[in-house]
Amino acid sequence: MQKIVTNVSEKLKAGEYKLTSRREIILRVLLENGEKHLSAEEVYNLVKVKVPDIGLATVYRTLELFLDLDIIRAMDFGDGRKRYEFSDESRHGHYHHHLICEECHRIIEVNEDLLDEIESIVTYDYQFSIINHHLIIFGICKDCMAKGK
Amino acid sequence: MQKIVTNVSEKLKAGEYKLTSRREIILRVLLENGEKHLSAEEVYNLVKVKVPDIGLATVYRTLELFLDLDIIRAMDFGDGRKRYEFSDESRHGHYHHHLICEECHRIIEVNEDLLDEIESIVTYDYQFSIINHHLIIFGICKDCMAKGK
DNA sequence: CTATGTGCAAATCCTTTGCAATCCA
DNA sequence: TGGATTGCAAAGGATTTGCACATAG
Repeated sequence: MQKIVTNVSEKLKAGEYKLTSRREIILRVLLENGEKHLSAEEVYNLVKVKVPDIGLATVYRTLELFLDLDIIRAMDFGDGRKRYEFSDESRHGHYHHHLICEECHRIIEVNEDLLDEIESIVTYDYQFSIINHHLIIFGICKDCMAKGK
Repeated sequence: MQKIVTNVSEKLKAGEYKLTSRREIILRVLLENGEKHLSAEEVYNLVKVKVPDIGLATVYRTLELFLDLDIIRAMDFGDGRKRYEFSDESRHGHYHHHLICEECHRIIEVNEDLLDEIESIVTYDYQFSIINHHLIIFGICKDCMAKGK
């Protein structure tokens, strides 16, 4: 984890940004909550435990900054707010996908890519230069199925 | 198109809802703008041309109703608002995907599914019962590439 | 020391809701 | 007729912004 903090610190410096105490704590909270896909408000609440005088606006501004620097990725899983995750490609290979349980609202990560076929159609037939993609699969998870939902 | 209106009318009646003039006009606006992925406000502006005294709240309520009845689908393409499209499965087979050009913000539809491999992994390995999915691919479209973006 | 970052409150944007009037089955 | 639907305005929730003060490099 320290390695990631150092790495982010370098990305910030490269962009003429400062690594402030608030930014470092927000970063650590994101790291400590790896697969939780926190919303801005959830990040804020977690950070506030460590730094009670932080402002929500700082959290939004920092998340925006991290997005610009490709440190994190954001997406809307259908609940009307952005949720953030580390865009550490080394973690799972190039991409991973998300399953959303419509019963318990859990977000499950799928550590596979498997979009080669569609990507090559998009690239060659549509002449579209792919930067990124979001695949969200909605349904009912194993546990909720077991409960007969 | 008349056929679709009749079909929606039946879905409404089946749910004890009325086919009011406002609902019919909203439906027609959605149909006439098939692949445009209108936002609620865009629907509102188009409907207002035909029915100047319509309220924005009615548009939101009608879109919500159409969502419940699976007449339309909604998704956030990354611009912080919901955009709607017909969920007419007969139009393109089971599913289609969306390409978003980060330069001109155009939404291009891809009329292929091609997610069988990942769907079977999700279904069998993750024991997840799939209801729906959203695949959004971000990148630069053919035209913007040609302009050297 | 100086530009950048921050907290706070106000503002903004999208969406929802309460209520009285209106409309369709 | 009577419950569903609607317009309007106000409320709500998420996010952004203006500004004076604080802080990193």
